[in-house]
Amino acid sequence: MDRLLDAGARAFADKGFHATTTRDIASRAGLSPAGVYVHFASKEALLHALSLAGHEAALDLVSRALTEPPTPTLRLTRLMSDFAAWHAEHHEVARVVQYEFPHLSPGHYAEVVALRRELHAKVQAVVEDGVTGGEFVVDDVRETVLALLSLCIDVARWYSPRGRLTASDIGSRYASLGLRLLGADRRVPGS
Amino acid sequence: MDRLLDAGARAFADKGFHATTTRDIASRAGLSPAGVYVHFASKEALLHALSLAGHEAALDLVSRALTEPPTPTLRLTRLMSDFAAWHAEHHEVARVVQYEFPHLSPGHYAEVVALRRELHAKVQAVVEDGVTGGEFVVDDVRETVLALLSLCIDVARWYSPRGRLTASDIGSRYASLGLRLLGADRRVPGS
DNA sequence: GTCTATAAATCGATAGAC
DNA sequence: GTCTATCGATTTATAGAC
Repeated sequence: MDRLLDAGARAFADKGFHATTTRDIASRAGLSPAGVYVHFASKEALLHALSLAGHEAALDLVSRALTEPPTPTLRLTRLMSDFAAWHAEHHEVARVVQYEFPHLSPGHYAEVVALRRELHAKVQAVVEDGVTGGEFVVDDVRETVLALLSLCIDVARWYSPRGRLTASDIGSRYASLGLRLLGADRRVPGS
Repeated sequence: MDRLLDAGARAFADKGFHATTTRDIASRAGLSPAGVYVHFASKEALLHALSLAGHEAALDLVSRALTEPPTPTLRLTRLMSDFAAWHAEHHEVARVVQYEFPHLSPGHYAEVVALRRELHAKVQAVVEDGVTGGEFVVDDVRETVLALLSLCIDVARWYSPRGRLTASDIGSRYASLGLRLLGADRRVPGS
């Protein structure tokens, strides 16, 4: 079960949902071609289980980052750091979460889209807090939220474990970039 | 031929390379199921033609943006504006360029990766110019270049023609966000 | 629960008429 | 150059033994 989820994540991340055969997944999990259907009714059901678990993990991470630190600046710093690092550290699941979920069945797709909207809304609320309190200075809140999440999400596209940067490196870099997008670092002008 | 390229771009952008059938492409182009093979030897050959044309268009756009304006700040402003808007305006081709090219055959893949490296190098050179001349203040040039391009590329993922923003809106927003990432707007501190 | 074997459907690509 | 018809291979999923 866990073995199949892991095999599915690696296969889908590597080749995409439709290019992955059930034989490939079974093989990665050390099972026979029919082994997938013992635990999942279909290939789509496996994608659904992966997408749901991945989105819930991401939403948990984001919720904690946005509530535990005491100020909007510290909350967004933590968000960018943890969310960017998550896309690197769990880049297989992250790729499924960000790029394969459109291949879900219509019902499962709608379910996942609701989780994604929830995540956006949580981030937007904290950015609005920061703007209201004067910690952030932005042209447009929605565009800024989109850009912040865009940066983190795109990590799943370009990240390679054989690259120059660790997940933790990426986290601290992206926290700094996020503060720039938020206009939260104006107290330390460069040059 | 042009009809097939257009049909292929829309189909691949909509459902991905492997989920697209040659019958689907032919149907979108108004041809019979065998119609694809009159102009292309295989489905992969069509993806190759699309990827190549798309990457060359992107590289042209970027090259002009990075040479026509007179200063690094104006060059990067133009780059972010045009490149982000391109990913919205041509989001079908852009999706193929950014997300489907890994499904090319190894030889064609290598050809496209070379074009992508060329694009990165051009951007990095201008950012380095701006840092040397004192127009930009960044922690790390490579990370900043990656983030700038990340922002533009991710537009192809989330953009919808039925959305709130036009391609031109996105261009001007992203130009402003890019200057923040570059530390190029420190002369106008907020609050 | 895992296997082997295979059914049923679909897909990429080709043959050959016009 | 476009069509109809179809081949051959592959894929998802199931049947049934162990």
